[in-house]
Amino acid sequence: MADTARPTTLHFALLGLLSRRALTGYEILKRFRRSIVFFWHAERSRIYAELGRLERLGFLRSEVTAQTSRPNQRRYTITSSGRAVLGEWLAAAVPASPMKDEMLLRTFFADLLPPGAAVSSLRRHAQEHRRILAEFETIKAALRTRYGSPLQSADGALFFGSLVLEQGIRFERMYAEWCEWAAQRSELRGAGPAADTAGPADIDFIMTA
Amino acid sequence: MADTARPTTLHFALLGLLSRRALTGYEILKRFRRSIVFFWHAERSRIYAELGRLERLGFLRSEVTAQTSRPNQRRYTITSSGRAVLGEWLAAAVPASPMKDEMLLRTFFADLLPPGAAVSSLRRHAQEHRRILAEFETIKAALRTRYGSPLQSADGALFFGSLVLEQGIRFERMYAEWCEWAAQRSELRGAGPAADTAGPADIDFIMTA
DNA sequence: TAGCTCATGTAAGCGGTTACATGATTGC
DNA sequence: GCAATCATGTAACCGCTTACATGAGCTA
Repeated sequence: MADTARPTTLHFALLGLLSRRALTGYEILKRFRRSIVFFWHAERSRIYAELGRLERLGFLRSEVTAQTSRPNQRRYTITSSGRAVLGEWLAAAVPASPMKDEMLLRTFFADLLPPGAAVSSLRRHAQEHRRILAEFETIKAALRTRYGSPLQSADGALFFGSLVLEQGIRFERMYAEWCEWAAQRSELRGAGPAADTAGPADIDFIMTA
Repeated sequence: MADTARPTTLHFALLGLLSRRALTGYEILKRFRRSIVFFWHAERSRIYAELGRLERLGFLRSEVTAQTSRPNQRRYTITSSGRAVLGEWLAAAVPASPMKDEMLLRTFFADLLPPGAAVSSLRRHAQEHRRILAEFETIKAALRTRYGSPLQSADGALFFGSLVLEQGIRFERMYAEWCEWAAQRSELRGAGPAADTAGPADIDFIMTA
């Protein structure tokens, strides 16, 4: 029998949005893509599927509005047991999420590339992170214009949303700066005396104490 | 027919390790856990499974050494077509990896908790990131002691490994500082005039321009 | 006329986690 | 005696991506 399992993290993202107001799948999708997707990625098909599952689990109820010229609308409402599991999850301790960063993996093995290639790859990546950083800064400014100082706001969604946005800004800034720094170091290294062609020393690089 | 598919990112992690020297599954596992796992997480069972697949794809060869008191050892060697795909992957452009950070999701919905709970959750998390930061700093010091200044090293694995380690250090420092900052802000907010009990304003928080 | 918005779903296939399975040797 | 190390695999299940399926109304 499916749907007796514990809820997943995506479930809490959906329950969280629905704890603020009843929404259709499509509305959830739009809100998700404008905020949550930046720190918890999920695809459309998964969101629709999990909304269905949450209803079967009793954490959501839905009602359908018939429409003629487009598919019927299904609007979801959180149930009291939905609020309960959401509250439990929020109160629990979080372990740090496991990392998956392909750029770092490439950099780790960049010695297999010609020296210049690592430099330009790092510079390209720096630019991408500066682009995202600029986007986030624009949003921050827009929020300030629209709502005043978010950190003084009585609205919890605005306050905590701004905290998370600030993390995004710090992350992108850190990442872009690291890329630039790493590119410079790689450049200096390439420009130095011709690389020791003594072959790889096979140092077993470790990152644990 | 399986195993005609394009290689995955984990494949390149394994091919990368094997490009330096032939290794058994168990040796790969150990090296993986001491370095790569910090930026590309994978489980043991997956590593064994993908080694088998890489051999069926023709990117690895293996030979078995019979042993009596323990399971036979299988040692993998990278093939020339393995080196070829690894090189192609290294040279290609990387999109930024999609984010999955549960702590940020919780913080985003922290308005559903009593005010003090968000603060202590952020403080706990700050501590965990400071702990990891300290670990990384220890490794950095150990590498310096053992091999001298890694950024002047002729060994590519040591040089680029150190670049990646530095990213880890900057990431953990940034994260810990953000947690502290966010905790302080939340504390100040909680200590202010009694929260507006006007109910949620339902601001549709956005992070796109 | 081309593309965006509205609006929901399903299916196939693979990636990833967790648990099952086995068992001798070495060091505290 | 107990735990860690060595050493490999398999199986069940579920999450996640990608593609399939449909189609009207609006606006540049």
